[in-house]
Amino acid sequence: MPTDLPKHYDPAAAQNRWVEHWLKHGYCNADPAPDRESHTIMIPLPNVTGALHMGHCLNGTVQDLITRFRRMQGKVALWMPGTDHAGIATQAVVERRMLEEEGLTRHDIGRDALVKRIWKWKDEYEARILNQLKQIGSSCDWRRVRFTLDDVCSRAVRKTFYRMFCDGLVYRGKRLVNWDTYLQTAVADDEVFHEDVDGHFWTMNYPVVDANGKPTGDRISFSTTRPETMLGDSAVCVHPSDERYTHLIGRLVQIPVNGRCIPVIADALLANRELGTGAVKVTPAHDPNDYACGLRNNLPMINIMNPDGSINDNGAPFTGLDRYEARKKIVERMQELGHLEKVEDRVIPLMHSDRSKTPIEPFLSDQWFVKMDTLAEAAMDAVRDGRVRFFPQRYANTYLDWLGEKRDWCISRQLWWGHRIPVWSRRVDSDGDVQSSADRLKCLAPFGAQLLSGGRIGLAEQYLGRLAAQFAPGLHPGEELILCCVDAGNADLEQALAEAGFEQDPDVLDTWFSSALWPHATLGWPDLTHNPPMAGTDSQSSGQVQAANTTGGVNEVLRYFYPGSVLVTSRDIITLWVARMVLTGLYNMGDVPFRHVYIHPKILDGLGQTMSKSKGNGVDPLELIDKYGTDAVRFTIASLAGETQDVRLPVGYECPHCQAITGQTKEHQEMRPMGGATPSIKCGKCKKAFQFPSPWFVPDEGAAVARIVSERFDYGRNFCNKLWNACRFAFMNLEGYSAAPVADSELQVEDRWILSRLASTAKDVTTMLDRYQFDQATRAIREFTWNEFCDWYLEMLKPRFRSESARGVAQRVLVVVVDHLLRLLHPFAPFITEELWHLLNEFAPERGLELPTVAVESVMVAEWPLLAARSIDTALEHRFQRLQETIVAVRNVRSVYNIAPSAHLKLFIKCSPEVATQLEAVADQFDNLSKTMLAAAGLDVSRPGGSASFSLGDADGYIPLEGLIDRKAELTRQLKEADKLKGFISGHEKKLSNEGFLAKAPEQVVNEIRETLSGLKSQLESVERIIAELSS
RNA sequence: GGACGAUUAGCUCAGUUGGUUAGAGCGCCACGUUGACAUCGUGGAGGUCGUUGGUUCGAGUCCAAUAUCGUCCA
Repeated sequence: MPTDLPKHYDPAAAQNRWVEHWLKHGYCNADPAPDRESHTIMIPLPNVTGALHMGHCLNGTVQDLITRFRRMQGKVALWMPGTDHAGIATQAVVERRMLEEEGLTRHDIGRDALVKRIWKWKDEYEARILNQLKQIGSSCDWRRVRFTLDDVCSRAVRKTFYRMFCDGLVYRGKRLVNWDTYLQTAVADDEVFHEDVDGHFWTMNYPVVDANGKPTGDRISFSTTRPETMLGDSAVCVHPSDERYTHLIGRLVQIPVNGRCIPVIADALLANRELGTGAVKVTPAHDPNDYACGLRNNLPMINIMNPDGSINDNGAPFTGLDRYEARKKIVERMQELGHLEKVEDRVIPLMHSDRSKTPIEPFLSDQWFVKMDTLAEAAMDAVRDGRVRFFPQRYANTYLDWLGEKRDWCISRQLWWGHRIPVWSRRVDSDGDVQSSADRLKCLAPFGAQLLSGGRIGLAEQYLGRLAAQFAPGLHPGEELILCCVDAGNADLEQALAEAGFEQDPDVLDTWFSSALWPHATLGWPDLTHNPPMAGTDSQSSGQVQAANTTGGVNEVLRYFYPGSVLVTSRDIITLWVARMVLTGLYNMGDVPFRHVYIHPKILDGLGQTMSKSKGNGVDPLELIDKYGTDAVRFTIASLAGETQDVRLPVGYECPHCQAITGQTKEHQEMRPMGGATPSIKCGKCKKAFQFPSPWFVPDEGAAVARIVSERFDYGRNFCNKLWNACRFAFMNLEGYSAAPVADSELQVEDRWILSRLASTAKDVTTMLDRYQFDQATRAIREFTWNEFCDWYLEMLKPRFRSESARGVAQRVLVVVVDHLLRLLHPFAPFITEELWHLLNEFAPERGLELPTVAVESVMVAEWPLLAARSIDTALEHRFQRLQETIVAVRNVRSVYNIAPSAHLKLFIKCSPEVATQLEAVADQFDNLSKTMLAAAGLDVSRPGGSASFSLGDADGYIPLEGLIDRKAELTRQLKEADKLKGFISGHEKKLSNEGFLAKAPEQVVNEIRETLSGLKSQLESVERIIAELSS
C-alpha cells in the first residue's frame, strides 16, 4: 500500500528525476527508421541575446506537446533544438556592456577580440537557454543541437550564397539605412527609438529658372527641418492637383547655395497640399519618403554625407563641415541670398540610435541584396497550392501579401558578429573603353579569367563550383569592381585572391539569411553523403562533435526528416522568417521545409504589451516553474493557446517576508541599478524591502528575493494536484490487484459509462491535437478527468472497493482508465504522468480488459490511446445522465432546506416502469452519492405529504421532509420553477406557431423543438400538481 | 494609410457548419473536514453577447456601418 504517497504533488522531485531518465534512455532521440513515418519539428531558434521568457515557454510547450503526441502515435518524432546568433542584437548587448563596464568601444579592441567576446556571451546564454528548454520538459533530440554560426550551418550559408551568386540572384545595390554616425554603422528598425527634440522649421524658396539657368522671377517656397539636405536635393515636389503650382510642373528651379538646377515634379504620394506651402524639397539619399519618391520618379540619389556625418564632396562648397555646422552655414547663406522666408521653433520627432543615443541619419549605402521575384513567386505558389498550410488559415494572407511585394531582400549588415560575406572584391578603373575590359581582368589572370559575352567572367575549369567572378559598378562614377565569390573549404583560393589584391567584404550577412536555411541546414545540407555530426550525449559543448555516422554515402537524416511536418511560431515573424524558409527550402532542396505552419498566440504582460527581451517585461519560465511546477505551467499555457486571443499574463512579486503579492507595474519592469545599488521594492503589507528577478540585473547574493507569481497558473497546479490525488486514491485501493480479462457482463453501469466517456475523450483530444486546437484539447481532458472520472466514477467505485466480491473488477477497470488517462495527459503534463505511470507500473504492471499485457516502462513511449468506437454508448450515457440529474436534484433539495449532509433522506420517484428498473439497478448509488434511500419508484408512486419535490424530464422525485420543510417556502420554490418552465414553453410554442419556421426549418430541428416542448409541458404539469397539493 | 484580430458573467476566456433554456476557470454567497484531494467537496447567485442597421422562419454566430483596443505592414 502506497500510504506514504504525499497528499500534494511535489513537482520539483519528479522534474529532476525524469529529465535525467529520459536522457539516459534516449527516448528523445530520433534516428531514421525507413519503415516508420517521420515527424519533424524545427525549433524557432531562440536568439542568444538573453534568457527565454514565457513567450518561448508557450512556443516550446506546444512543440513538445505535438512531438510527444506524434511520438506516442508511433512516429519517429524529431524535435530539432538550437539557437540563433542574432547578429545585431547580440553584438549590441555585448558592446553596450563592454562600454558600461570597461569604457571600451569595438574599435578599441578590434574585430577579432570583439567576436571572441561575443562567442563567450553566446556560450553562456546558449547553455542557459538549452537548460531552460530542458526544464520545461522539452523532448528535443539534444544530440543534434545546432547554432547558426557552427560549422554545419556555416557551410549551408556559404553554399547558399555561392549558389545565389552564380545564379545571379544576389547583387550589390544602394539602400537607405538608419545610420548611426557615432558608431558608424547601420542599425535595424527595431534598434532605433523616437524622441522629441527642440528644433526649427525653416521656410525658404528656390528661384525658378529657364532652360539656360536664368531666373524667371518666379519662386517656389517650401519648409524644412533639415536645410543642409538641400545640398542633395534632386527635385521639388508638388501635388498634381494643386493649381497653385500646376504651371511650374516640369520647370527647373535652382538651389541657391550650390547653383544646381533641379526639376519641379508632381507626386501625390509625397506632396500634401494642406501642409505648409504645399511644396516639398526632395532629397532621395537622405530621407525615406523622398527616397521612395526618388525611386518612383527616377530621380538622382545624391549622397552628401560621409559615414561620420560630415559633408562630402557632393556637398561642395560645404565639404568637410559637420552636418549641424553645415546647417547653420546654409541657413545664413540662404538668408544672405534672400531666400529665407521665416523660422519657427518647433518640437521635432527625431529617430535616435538605441545604441549610441545619437540622432540617426538616413544614409544611402552599398548593400547586398537577394532578388526576390522568382524566389518569392515560388514561395507564394507553395502556399497557394496547399503544399504549405497555415493554422489558423488567415495567416496565409500575411505571408502572401508580404511576398507579393517582392521587395528585394537586403542581406548585408555592417557588423562583426555573423557570417562574413564570402565575396572578395577589387577595384578596377573603368573608363568605358571596351578595349580595356580584358585588361581589367588581368588581376584575375592566375585563375584563367576571360571575358565572356554579356560582360560575364569565365574562369579556368579547375575553379568550377569553387570560385565565381563578376563585374559590379563601383562606389563612385568611373569605378568598377570585380567580385569573386568563394565556396566553403577553399582557403587556398581565398589566399590567392588576397595575393591578387582582392579584399574580403567586411560586412556580414543578415541573421535571417542563416535562419532561413535552418530546416535543411540543421540536417546537414549541403552534405548529401554524410549524416550530420552529433554532439556527444554527455557533453553539449559545441566543440565536441562525434564522427558522423556514415550510411552508404547518403545523408539519410536529411532524406528522412526533410521536409518537416509543422513549424510552430508566432505571427510576427511570418514574413521575416517563415516566408524566407519556404523560399530557401524550395531553392536549395526543391521542396517546402514544412507542411504546416501553426501560429500560436503571443504572451502579453499585465499591461498588454508583448513580452520581449528589450522591454524588460520578460518572465523567466523557471520562476513560475519553481512556484507551480512545470506541468502546471505547461497545462495552463496550453489551455490558453486559442486561435484568436493573445494571452495576457499579469504577474506579481511574492514578498519573501510575508508572502503578500505586489502586482508588477511598468516602473518595476524598467527599474535598473542606480549608482551601484540593486533595485528593490517595498512590500505594501509588511513594509519590508525585497529584491526581485529582472532581465536587467542579478539580485545581490544573500538578498531576500521575491518570487514571480501569477494566479493564472493555479488552474494547472490545481489540476495536477487533482490528478495526483485521484491516482493516489486508485493506488490505495489496488491492494490484491490481479490482472485478468474482464467480460462485458461483469461491467457495472458506471464502468461502461466511464469507458464510453474515455473513448469519446480520446477521440476528441486526438482530433483537436490534429487541428492544433490546444485550448480545446486541454479543456476536454480536464473536463473528463475532473468532472467525470473524479466526481462520478471514483465516487461510485468507493462502495465496490469495500466489497470483497466487487473489488476485483473495479480494480481492473480502474487500472485501465488510469492507464489511458495518463497516456492522454502525457503530452500536456509529462512529468506528473511519468511519475504516476511508474507508480502504476508498480501496483499493476499488467493491465488490460481483454488480454492484460505488461505495460511499457515509460509513458513517454507508450502507445497513444485509440479506443474502439464501440466503447461509445450514447444510450447508456443518456441513462447515466438521468442518474446524475436525480442526484443533483436531491443534493439541491438538501442544500435549499439546509439539511445536514449526514441526515439520511428517503426518495420516491414517479416514473415509467422502464425508468424505475434502471433507477433501482443503481439504488446503492443514491445512498452513496446523496445519502438517500430510494424508497420506491414506479407509476403508482404518489407524493407523500410534506415533501420537497423536483421534476425531471421523465421522472418526478419526492423527498418527505415532515417538519423540515416550510410549506410556504416550498411553494415559492415550485412557483419559481413553474415560471421558468412557462417561459421556456412559450418560447417554444411561439416558434412552432410560426408558419415560416415550420415551412423552412429542417424537419429534424422542428421535431427536436416538438420533443423538447412536450417534455417541458409534462414537467410543468408535474410542478403544477405539486403546487396544487401545496396550496390545498 | 492598408491588412488582420478582439469586444460574451466582477476578472480571464470558450462558444465548431446560424437551430432547444449562452458555458468554463477564478472570484463571490451558503454549507461542509464521512480516510484521494481545503491546491478539496456540495449547492447557489451573476451575462441578452460593444453600438446601430440588415439578411433569415430563426443571429452571440452571417452581412454592412460605427466605436474602442491591439498586432502586423507601409
